[in-house]
Amino acid sequence: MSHRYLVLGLLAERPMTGYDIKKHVKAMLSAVTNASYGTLYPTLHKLLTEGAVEVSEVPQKGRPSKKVYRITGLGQQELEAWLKQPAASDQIRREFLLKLYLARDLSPQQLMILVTNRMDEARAMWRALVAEKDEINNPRQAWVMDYALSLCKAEMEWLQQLEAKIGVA
Amino acid sequence: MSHRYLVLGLLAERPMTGYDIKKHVKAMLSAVTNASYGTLYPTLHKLLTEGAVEVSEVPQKGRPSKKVYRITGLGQQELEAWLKQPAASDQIRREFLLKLYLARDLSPQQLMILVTNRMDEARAMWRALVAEKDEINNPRQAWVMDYALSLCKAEMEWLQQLEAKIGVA
DNA sequence: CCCGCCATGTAACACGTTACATGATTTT
DNA sequence: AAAATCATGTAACGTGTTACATGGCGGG
Repeated sequence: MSHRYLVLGLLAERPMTGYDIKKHVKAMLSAVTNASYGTLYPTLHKLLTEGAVEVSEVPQKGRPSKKVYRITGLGQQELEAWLKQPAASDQIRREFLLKLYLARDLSPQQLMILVTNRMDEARAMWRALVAEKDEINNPRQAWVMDYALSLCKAEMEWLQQLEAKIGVA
Repeated sequence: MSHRYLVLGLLAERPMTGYDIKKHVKAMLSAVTNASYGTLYPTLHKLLTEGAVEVSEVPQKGRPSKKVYRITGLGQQELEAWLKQPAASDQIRREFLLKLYLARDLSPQQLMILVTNRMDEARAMWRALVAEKDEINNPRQAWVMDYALSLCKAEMEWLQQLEAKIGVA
């Protein structure tokens, strides 16, 4: 239930609507999660019934009123408790890696295509991250960006070595 | 449905039982996936009804007979088609990153604890990977290991920089 | 005029984990 | 005697994605 804490954590910064949260996630945390409306809205409803957030309807001109959620004391407590706990370790769940491992019967040419594709993607990711990093104001966000950039760089170096090895083999 | 291809790909190497597959995954691909019996057996059943694998029961002394699965021509075709397709890009879905981003209200001391914990974990992972790498015979497995090691190293370097920044702040 | 943004929500489906159920054999 | 390994499977549960449903407003 990690989207629960995503929502709680973002609402701790400022009150938001479900729509706001979605936008925020896409803009700032696209490297970490993709949270869709199908998750976000039900999560907000659940947090509401549990008293971790509260809602106020804000009427709008010509539009149905929007629901602005804010975190409660209870929610803050829960968030803080979660933050202090060590994070669960997770895997490198990359489809590309699996393919590489299973690619026993692929020709070196085919393999090379895969690797090159991946390299292109990594480069694109790099550019996107660099662009995003220009628009950053808070330090924690910069940390996350740096993390993503580090991993991206490591992957590109590894891919380059792989290309050399496949070329030789 | 990426476990489908995991199973197909492993069976392309040699016929195996569900139990064998589980062991193999744990030994060789623990960095990439964790595939449990609850996924593996149903996946095998499904592949069987679809004709991508076939099964032969091997009687055993004192034990119920085991079911050895082997890939069919159809299964091989499907596997090859999948391998040739570019891999879907995936995210850095790390709980630790999320915590870091959301840790606005945590004291530097608390933050430091989190970072140190993570560093310990990364070091443990590094050691485990190095140990595993000694027992490797096939090159593709070595690639996967090198990938995991690269990422692990990048993460440790980033963590070290983070520690410095938190210390200063 | 059409497209994209604002804004909320639900339902069907897919996927995966955990725990349970069973039971003999080999190793410590 | 206890624990781990071999070996198969199912059911409940949790979580998440995709697609659908709805509709006004603003800019090109």
